[in-house]
Amino acid sequence: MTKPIVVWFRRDLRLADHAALSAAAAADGRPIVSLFVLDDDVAGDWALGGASRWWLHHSLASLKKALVGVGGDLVLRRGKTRTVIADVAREVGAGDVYCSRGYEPWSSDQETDVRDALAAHDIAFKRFAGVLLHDPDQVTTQAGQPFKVFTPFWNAVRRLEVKKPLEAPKRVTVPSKLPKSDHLKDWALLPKRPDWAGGLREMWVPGEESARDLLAEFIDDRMSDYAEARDRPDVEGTSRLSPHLAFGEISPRQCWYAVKSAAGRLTHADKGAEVFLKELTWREFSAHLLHHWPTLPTAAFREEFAGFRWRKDADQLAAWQRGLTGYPIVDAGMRELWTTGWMHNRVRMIVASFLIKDLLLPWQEGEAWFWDTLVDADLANNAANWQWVAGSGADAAPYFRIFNPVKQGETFDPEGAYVRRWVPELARLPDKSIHTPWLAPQEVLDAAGVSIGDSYPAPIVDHGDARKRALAAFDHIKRKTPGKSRTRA
DNA sequence: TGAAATGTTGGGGCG
DNA sequence: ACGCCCCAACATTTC
Repeated sequence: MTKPIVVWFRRDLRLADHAALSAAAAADGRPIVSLFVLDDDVAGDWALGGASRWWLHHSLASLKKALVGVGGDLVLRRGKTRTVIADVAREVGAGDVYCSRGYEPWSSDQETDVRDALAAHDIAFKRFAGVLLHDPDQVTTQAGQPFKVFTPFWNAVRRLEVKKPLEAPKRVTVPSKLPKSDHLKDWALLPKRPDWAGGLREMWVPGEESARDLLAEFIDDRMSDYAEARDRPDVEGTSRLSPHLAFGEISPRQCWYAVKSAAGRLTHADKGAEVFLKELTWREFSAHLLHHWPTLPTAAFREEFAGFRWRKDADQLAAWQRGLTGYPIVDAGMRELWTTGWMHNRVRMIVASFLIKDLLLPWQEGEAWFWDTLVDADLANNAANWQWVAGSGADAAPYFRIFNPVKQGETFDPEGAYVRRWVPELARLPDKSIHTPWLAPQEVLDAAGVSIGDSYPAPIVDHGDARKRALAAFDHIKRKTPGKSRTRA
């Protein structure tokens, strides 16, 4: 039994806590062929966005280096998944192909496809868990149905045992002759003219090692304040693990286990730890929803939203995308996103509310923009969270919950440090005017070098009017079960 | 994981 | 000293 095992890497670009890789490494003396397939067609409309392609490039480079470090290597191939995997497996005379199970709408078909292609050549195919904390088919309500409301889901998940993560294999062996690999740079995942990735390079170090460091740093330095600090875009209160989780450079199990263990050890860390685990469970909840409702990224979950007439306004959409809405907190967020491939979670809610409620533009437009620009773009999180803000989701904010961008700014960025960082043309305004430049007296504007409508736009809508318009537009959408609370916990 | 509108209360200024 | 009014602060309701 020395036939090689092919380990097909997907969104699990790590060595530690990788069940498929560990199983292959534990199979006595059998060489391992680690393979990543770039399949441009599999995801349809959800082909990798620009920021994700940048991240993938560096994550693959990092994975290759890590594999080489333990005696292995990484084979890169571009093409149709089933064909590439079958070709590589036959080429090396593999007996088995292992992978982590995926939960995207196309994953199941894709895996069946691969299984069939391999079965024709008597090669076994085995899937392992590793992308989520728990199998979406195993976590159900008393009635055996998937959860549609977060709080009961959280109450179920928080009690489930999370096993100790697996160590990375100390050593893997490769076949004497490895199949040929594409060159990573030939995949052209990185932007050329224009190279817009400068801000990404400055902000991020993709890869497993960096993910592990971030988690440790979070537990040591930020976890105890996380419950409050995570809501403040002007301080570094979040873990920033999201892109690492999205590409599987770290597993949710590793995060859960480390945070839970640390909470018992550190004093006063329990509240922060619990809130973090809850956030991790939101990720899990979104993935479970997508698994059970594969149309989540395109169609409103609540059918009463199906016929809703969203506005069409290319100019306002462009103003939102570019961070030129005239509302400083919104513009700061959109520019942070464009520059770094990431946006603070509180600000994501604010900009989403603005697009959906103030501009009445379809949430799918925001979803598509985030998909292209976020380094942590994740189909389930993106779809579930946009639908949450829209009010059309499974367990969504009520339609009448409309964020006031001024009040949100003043509450969560009280000195305007976040706005000043990302909207530098407003930097010299006093705190009092930083979230309402259009209301500032002329002499204040002059002193700060701000000219409304010139150096910085006037608000593209009046929030008070926009709020009334949204309430009127959503008026006919009523809850079917008004007695039951459907708000998030 | 909102915010505005509306209602209530209680302290203090003032005739 | 008393009653009246104003209004800030807080609570409740509504969207």
